[in-house]
Amino acid sequence: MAEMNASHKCATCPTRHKTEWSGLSEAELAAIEKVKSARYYEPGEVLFHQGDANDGVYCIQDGLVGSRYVDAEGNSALLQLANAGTTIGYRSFLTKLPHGSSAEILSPSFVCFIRSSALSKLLIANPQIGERFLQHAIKDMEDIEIRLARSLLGNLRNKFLHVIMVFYQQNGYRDKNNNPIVELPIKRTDIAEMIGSKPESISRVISDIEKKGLLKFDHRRVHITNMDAILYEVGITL
Amino acid sequence: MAEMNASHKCATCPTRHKTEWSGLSEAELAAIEKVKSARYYEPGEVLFHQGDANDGVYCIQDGLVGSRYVDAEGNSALLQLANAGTTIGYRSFLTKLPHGSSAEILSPSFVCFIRSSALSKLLIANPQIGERFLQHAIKDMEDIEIRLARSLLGNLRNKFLHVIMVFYQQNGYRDKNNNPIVELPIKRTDIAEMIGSKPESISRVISDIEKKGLLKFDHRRVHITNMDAILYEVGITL
DNA sequence: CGTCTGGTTGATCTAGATCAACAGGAGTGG
DNA sequence: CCACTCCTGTTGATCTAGATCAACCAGACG
Repeated sequence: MAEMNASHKCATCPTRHKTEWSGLSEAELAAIEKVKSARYYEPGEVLFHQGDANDGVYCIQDGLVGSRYVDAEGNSALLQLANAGTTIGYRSFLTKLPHGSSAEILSPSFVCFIRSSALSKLLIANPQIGERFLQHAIKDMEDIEIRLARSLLGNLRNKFLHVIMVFYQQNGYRDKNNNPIVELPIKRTDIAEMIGSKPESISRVISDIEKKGLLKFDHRRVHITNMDAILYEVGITL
Repeated sequence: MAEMNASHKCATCPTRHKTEWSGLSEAELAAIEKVKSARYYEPGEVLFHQGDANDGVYCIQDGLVGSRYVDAEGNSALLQLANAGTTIGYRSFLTKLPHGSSAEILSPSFVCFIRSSALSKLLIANPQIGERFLQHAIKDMEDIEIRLARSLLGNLRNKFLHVIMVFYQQNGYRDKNNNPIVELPIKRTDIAEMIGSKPESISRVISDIEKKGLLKFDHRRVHITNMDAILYEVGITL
């Protein structure tokens, strides 16, 4: 999908309304347009590395980017996923500290980049952009707090089901018979890394869940066969 | 300590410089003074409950407050600790959503309260308060992201050592012989809840760590006997 | 075709949970 | 002052979810 997108002007960006840059004037957009660069990325490419100094923020027009943290022993975890309309790297832009995790392209993506120096000027001229960042930060935090709570309390199965449901909320749809379906945007290994587990364990949990009739897996396509049971198990709170 | 503090005016608040309210003018402080209320709390008291609507923000002048999340099965986790100078409850103030976790007093605390309606007015009049909240949110997020990464990757021992070191950074001191010491501000059960574990396991990990000569425990007083080994094990990254 | 990457399955091992008993204070009340 | 209870923490015995190691399989792709 990313590669077929012809226009990459902010003014016509299909996902701009979801970004921090929504609601800016024509002139302001033009200003951003002038300082931004943009290009297409392949899966596996890296926008910035853990420990790098911040050089600006990246706005994902289309695709999927994960922030990956690697510890001293080389174990890695996927801390966050960012999809179309999301700006990443704003955290270390604001703190002036090095990136705490790297940003890695997970599916083919088209990403715009705004250099720090330019962004600083924009922020001074447009205080409401700062407010957008605050809203964004709060949303991210909510997100990550849920993940923390679940990772502290839940078992593998529960955490896995939660991830599936999050994907369903974002990308889910219904087939002709009105049955709910999700296409998983990432491979199992990466799902494992989102919940602190290993691919083998994911496999086992999947076959268990299929046996219980909650989900039906066809490669990356997941049929949700017992929504109620899943929602009950995942819990509605937080 | 909390109970001996005589003055509870913002203007003379000993921890104001650490709060979002630092750098306000005399007049602005006076405005806050007029709308705030404040009182002393005993451990176990609750500032707000998970699921409650937001009614304002709480600024901790002295003491320790934990945000506790309880899931459907009744398992609880301590997601965050907030000490003197920290304002809590700002998240759901900004989102207008119910509190995602409850705020529970962990040590005797003196806490000020600013009602939402009043705070909204303050925010409009003083945009820089919003900016403080952004800074605060970013810091909180950094914090919670580290916890998430560790909870996804680390073993119990590593996570435990990490919380000890965090406490040391906040409250640690040196005795007459220049040996580093921390007083743990919370009981073991609560430490367990911070890292998704159980008190028994904490006990075992403690005796193991003592055996290895890294730390020496005397009730809540912890002597750090091998700082280098601990720092190495905890890792410096992120 | 081989080779690679992603995924599954089986056998085994282990960190940490669970269950249960007990120990040391700190209050409280006689 | 002792007896009692409550609360926090420790220790021991056992159990289990999930990690680890290893083999294998199916597509994709040059």
